Amino acid sequence: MNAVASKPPPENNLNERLAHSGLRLTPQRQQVHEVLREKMDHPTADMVFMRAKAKMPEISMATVYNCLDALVQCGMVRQVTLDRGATRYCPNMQDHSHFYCDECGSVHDILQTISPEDADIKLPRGFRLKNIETNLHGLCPDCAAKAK
Amino acid sequence: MNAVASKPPPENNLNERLAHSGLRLTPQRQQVHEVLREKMDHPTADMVFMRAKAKMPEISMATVYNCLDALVQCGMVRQVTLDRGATRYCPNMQDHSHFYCDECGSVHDILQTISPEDADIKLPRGFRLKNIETNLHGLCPDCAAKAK
DNA sequence: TCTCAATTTAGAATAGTTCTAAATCTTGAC
DNA sequence: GTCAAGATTTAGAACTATTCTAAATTGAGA
Repeated sequence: MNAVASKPPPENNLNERLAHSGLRLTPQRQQVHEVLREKMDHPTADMVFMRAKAKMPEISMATVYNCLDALVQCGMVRQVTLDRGATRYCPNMQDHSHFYCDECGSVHDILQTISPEDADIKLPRGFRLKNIETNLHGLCPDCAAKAK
Repeated sequence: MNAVASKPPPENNLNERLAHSGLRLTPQRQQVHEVLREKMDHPTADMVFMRAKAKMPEISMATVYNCLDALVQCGMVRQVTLDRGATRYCPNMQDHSHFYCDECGSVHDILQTISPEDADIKLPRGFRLKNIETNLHGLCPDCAAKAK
């Protein structure tokens, strides 16, 4: 487990990714990751807990938070924050943005982003930009249809 | 107070805006709005409460939330959500984006946005886009300097 | 096998927000 | 001006989301 710092391209499998961040692969982390990939509906920690519990009854809420944090830390999962509500989790690490339905609160992946170049963002002196998060707000197809 | 619905361009002063949404101008709402404009550092509800309390000692937390909601509802204030923490409030209604410092958590207004046209976002069928929120992540000047 | 550090666990604690019911204020009708 | 109806404020309780704590468990390396 040396030469870790010298491995520039992070791997795409869970084990490698965790190791790369100095974290271990545990059954719980695996389970949480699976839950996220199984139904990519941007669940809250609570929803992840319930789904994981169905398969692994002894898992605890604290562990779910730990696991989610570990997955976020090692770059396998993204955190998604909507107004005032609980944080949601997204295992899609492709560059994409999120569409929030103002009506029903559902979240949808939109496979299109605005790159820093496209955006032509000119920051004041001193700021160091790492990434751009784009959130789209409006009505999802269902709610748009209902709204006449 | 009729003909309200027939007034298409919303006014820019607090009273008009509130009225336009069927809300009243109260001393508390005025105070909360002032607090926000006085120091535009994207305070949390709690910070707003403390600052408002300094000038208006009888004001309660519930009222601060009510007022913030009213101000958001009538379009005088924007809600800003950062990862997992408390919601922040921004009285700058100019089109702008927010820069979050990953290090110190500070929030900065960046007077540049990506319009739906510029972005050239193509949504799947049925979605109705209302607005785009752009959040920039990275290091603020202070933290960038410290980070060598 | 032993030791040490990482991880998990249950439950307590905290933070952020919303709810409730009573009191107060405002507005429009008379 | 007076009154009723509805909006708003208030304190505090309740609730939800998240973090902390301390003990138990696990796993890796010596």
